[in-house]
Amino acid sequence: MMMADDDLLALRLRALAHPARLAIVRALAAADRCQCGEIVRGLTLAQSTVSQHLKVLKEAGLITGTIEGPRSCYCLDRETLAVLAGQVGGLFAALEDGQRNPAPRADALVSSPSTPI
Amino acid sequence: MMMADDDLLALRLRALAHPARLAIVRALAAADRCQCGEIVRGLTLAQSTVSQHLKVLKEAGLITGTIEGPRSCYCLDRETLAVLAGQVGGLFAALEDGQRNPAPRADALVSSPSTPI
DNA sequence: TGCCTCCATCGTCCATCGACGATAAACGAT
DNA sequence: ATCGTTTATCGTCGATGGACGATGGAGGCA
Repeated sequence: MMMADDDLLALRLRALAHPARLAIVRALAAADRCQCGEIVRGLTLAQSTVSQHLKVLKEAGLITGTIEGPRSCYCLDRETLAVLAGQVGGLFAALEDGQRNPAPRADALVSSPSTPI
Repeated sequence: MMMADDDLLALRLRALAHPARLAIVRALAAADRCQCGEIVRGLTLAQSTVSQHLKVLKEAGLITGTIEGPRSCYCLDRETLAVLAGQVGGLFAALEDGQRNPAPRADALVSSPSTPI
């Protein structure tokens, strides 16, 4: 498959980047228990739509799903979410080797009066 | 505008959820200096495309842009990114009041033999 | 066996995204 | 005043996303 790091990161961020999927993740975080039907009843969305959102989250590795008899149970993959949070945090802390938090290059900002866009 | 919290969070996540925009953010994190032209030369994308990506990041509040004479300079909004990272982290730590990291509800998982989907 | 519930998948429709080239606007330099 | 450079915006096009209803399969129960 050859998926670049940033492609995977982008995939996971995109999976989170929808209000309905955020609601699903929050529900799973609060309950740690799953039950697809409960999620559907909590969301005012069609069952098929919720199922698709769950699929997106599952394919991104953010949740796991198990079949339990007649119903499906979903759980957060807290470890993947923790890694994701760390990656987002690493975006602005940056420069993992060498100095961290480099001082702003003042010389880049003094040449002419600058106005906010 | 009445933007719900999750809508704003989703907007910011969606802004990050693209390899090109991740590359832009990384470049800004590494250099702390901006120059639209440099970003364009680093990306193998058309200048208009990069400009659109910068616009998305700016509208999400993840970067700031200033006009400096004939050119534009972009910088990371590290504070917003930090808040974002915290929000992602809060998704799996959840339950901000009451106990944190609740024990898994074992009873939800023992009713029948479960198989991974 | 037959029904009912639960859920995943399919097909469709409309909206948005991502890419590009072309154009316009702002500015410095000649 | 004009030209070249730099960047933002517009218009377009194909691809993808998100919503839905309909369908189908798996499993529990009468």
